[in-house]
Amino acid sequence: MPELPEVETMRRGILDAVGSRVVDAAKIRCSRKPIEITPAQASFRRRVRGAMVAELARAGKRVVIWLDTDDAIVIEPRMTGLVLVVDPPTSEHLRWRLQLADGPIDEILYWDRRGLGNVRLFSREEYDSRFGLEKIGPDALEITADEFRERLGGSRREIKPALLDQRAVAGIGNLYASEILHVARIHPQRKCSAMTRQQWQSLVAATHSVLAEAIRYEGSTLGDGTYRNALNQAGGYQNMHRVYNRAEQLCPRCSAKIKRLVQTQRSTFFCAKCQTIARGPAGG
DNA sequence: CCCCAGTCCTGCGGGC
DNA sequence: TGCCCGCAGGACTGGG
Repeated sequence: MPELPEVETMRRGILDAVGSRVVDAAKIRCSRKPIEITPAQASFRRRVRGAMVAELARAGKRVVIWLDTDDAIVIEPRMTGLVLVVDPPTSEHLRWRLQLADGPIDEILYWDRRGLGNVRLFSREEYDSRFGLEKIGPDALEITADEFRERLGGSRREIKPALLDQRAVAGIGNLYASEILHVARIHPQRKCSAMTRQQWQSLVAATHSVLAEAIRYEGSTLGDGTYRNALNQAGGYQNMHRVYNRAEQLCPRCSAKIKRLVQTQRSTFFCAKCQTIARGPAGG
């Protein structure tokens, strides 16, 4: 479930600890079925050893460690991956570690219970071809209303599944899609092509405010407790959720009952009273 | 081209 | 009590 706010929290969590540091080694450490780590250990280690960490970035839901060799270590946590600078929740799901030569922390750890995530090393050229604007859309924190409309306005899809399309906009996942649409007062089944300019404006404003607020709270840690920040601490935004996982509870804005529906095999939560299909944003 | 169902994986909780 | 099944949803693949 790590989405933009959780991945951004991971990035910030290792930022101070890492700084400009020399990489000592990259090691696979896995007692279970190995996750995807490319290239293989020997080659990976040869390419990163002795390199300096130049920049810590984020590409949608991926943490990117740029080295001064122009290689990028890209960590993709998918469902249950964590980037840590302290002891992980369990030792058996520790998948990979990046050892650093000096400074306050020894290593950056990658832990992943389900093992759907991956750690890959790319040259700048490979990185650009995979994560350039052609492949993943503008970052959700930066996208404008015009960009939203240009990329999705011609689509016959419903807006909620469209928000999950990383080629249209990067960083939104299933949880924040429901939260964003509730704040924007847009029904999740509204067709993209039927959205008004005012609704694209509401959508971009809600996208920015929800994600920025979630980053301030260091992301959402759900009931399974899986998501943690780099210090293995829970986030706080789950206490601020308006609709996600709150079916049958009351809408915090209008007190109607929150509903759940399934779109493209994913749960969606919304308030049918203040998120309308046929009309523009209520009260707007 | 556009879009969706199926796939990977583990742990948890419901039903019997 | 134990087992089985469904569900959670990241990104990718195959195919209609």
